[in-house]
Amino acid sequence: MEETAATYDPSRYERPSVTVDVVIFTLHHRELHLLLVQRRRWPFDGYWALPGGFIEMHESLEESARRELEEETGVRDVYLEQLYTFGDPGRDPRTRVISVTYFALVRSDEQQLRVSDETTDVRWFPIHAVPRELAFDHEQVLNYALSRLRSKLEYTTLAFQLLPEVFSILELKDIYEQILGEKLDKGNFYRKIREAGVLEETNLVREGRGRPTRLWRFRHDRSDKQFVFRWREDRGDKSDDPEQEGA
Amino acid sequence: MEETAATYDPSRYERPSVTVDVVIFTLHHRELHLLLVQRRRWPFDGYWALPGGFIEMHESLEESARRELEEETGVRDVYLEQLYTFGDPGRDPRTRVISVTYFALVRSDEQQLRVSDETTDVRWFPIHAVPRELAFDHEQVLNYALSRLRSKLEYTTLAFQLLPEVFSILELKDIYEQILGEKLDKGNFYRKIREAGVLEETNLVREGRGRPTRLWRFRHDRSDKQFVFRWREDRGDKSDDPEQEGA
DNA sequence: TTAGATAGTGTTGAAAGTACACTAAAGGAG
DNA sequence: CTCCTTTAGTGTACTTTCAACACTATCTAA
Repeated sequence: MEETAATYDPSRYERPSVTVDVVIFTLHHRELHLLLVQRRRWPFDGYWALPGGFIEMHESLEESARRELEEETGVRDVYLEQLYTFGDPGRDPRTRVISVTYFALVRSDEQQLRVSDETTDVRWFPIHAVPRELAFDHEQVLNYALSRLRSKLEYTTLAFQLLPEVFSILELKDIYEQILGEKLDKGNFYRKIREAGVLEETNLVREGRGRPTRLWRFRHDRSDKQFVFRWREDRGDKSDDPEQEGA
Repeated sequence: MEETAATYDPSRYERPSVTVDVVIFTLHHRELHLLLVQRRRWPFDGYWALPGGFIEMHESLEESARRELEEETGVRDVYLEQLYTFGDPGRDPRTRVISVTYFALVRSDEQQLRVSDETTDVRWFPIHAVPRELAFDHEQVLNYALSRLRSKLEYTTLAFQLLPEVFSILELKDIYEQILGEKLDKGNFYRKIREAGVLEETNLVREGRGRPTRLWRFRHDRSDKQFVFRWREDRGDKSDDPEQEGA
């Protein structure tokens, strides 16, 4: 018999659950930090985990990610992009769970954190001091997010998501250095960034110990197509498949 | 009350369905082709669609993609990587459906096609002659897959997935030209590809009208980390977000 | 006034990319 | 056999980009 709207019965199919999980980074005291929540319930009670949870039927995946992030941590107004979908059977002992993971950046760690009733703690961890064992396969998710962050830094304007409205070029260089983990040449950085035409000069300066620095603004006008400026060539992004990343 | 394995009840949550859909390309007569199935049932009956279907509880997402592809089209032994996950409410009129999409390449269009009981036809379409309207949001998925294909061609060894075991360097160049849609310089292509060290010479030649051509093999030994050779710089991949691609 | 600190520019040699002319090796027509 | 056509493959010179690093600029503090 032919199927129609009237005869279609979705409950025929056995269904997995769908969650979103968010890997969110910020920069604090010139160091990359990651936001984790400590789980209150089985499974993995007591373990630190990426914020996330089950999607609701009426919202898009991205909306789910924003809602879960805010519910579980209090953090909002973040830059968000989809990362990868993990769905191996057995990655969650409760039931079959498909996790759509998101990658997020936020400008500061100064938003008020809060715990939900699912968790006992929420905390920013310096990236070199995240707990050894995370819940579920979240270490794998984190590693993939890090490799994506480093890779995209080099050919997109992602780094601007970590800066305040106005900033100096050397602050921007500092972000690149922190995330890539290597020193960059000041002169070459200046030239590259200015030739890219992604910055707009303000008439502001910031005074300090030495020569005052000019402040710049990111040109959002040209970023409707999130345009690319590739400020150098070598991409670390050998593998596109997070299943192959180190665990 | 604290949740445990005994008290955990997954049926509390209202659940979406999860499908996989596969965008699969091949090269036929020097032109890129896409495999589509014609739907038999509501919704979108009569429309052409990407092969795919509901996942089963015991299999990984990639296994689902391979199974659905073979069940719906008969095609197997393909190169596969995850593309993006689409999950807007309303993208499927039946119920909330999360679609994990995969991107696939296959060496030839000579595998025997077959139709399943869900479909009335299966066919390879030249990429410039795919039907105007596809089922669901499959045009968006296709556009994203195309942009990903073009982009990854330039910094990975993806193109080798479209070639037979042995091939000539000019055949490889032809693939690049077909997919990127522009002419490439013969001499520069030779140099780039040979310096990359991704090819292994065979002692085979192929005779033809002019000077016989040497045949090469892809060096799989170096590709455990799917290594990169970036054969030129400019990436077309402005947007990483398929929601922004032209529909 | 000058030392120290931070900001920002210029220069030069090396490397890579591009265009295009050239040589090589086959078949086929006369 | 000769030479024209066809396809394969190499060489080279010009241009652009990259990378290292020396240099100049402008402030504070002593």
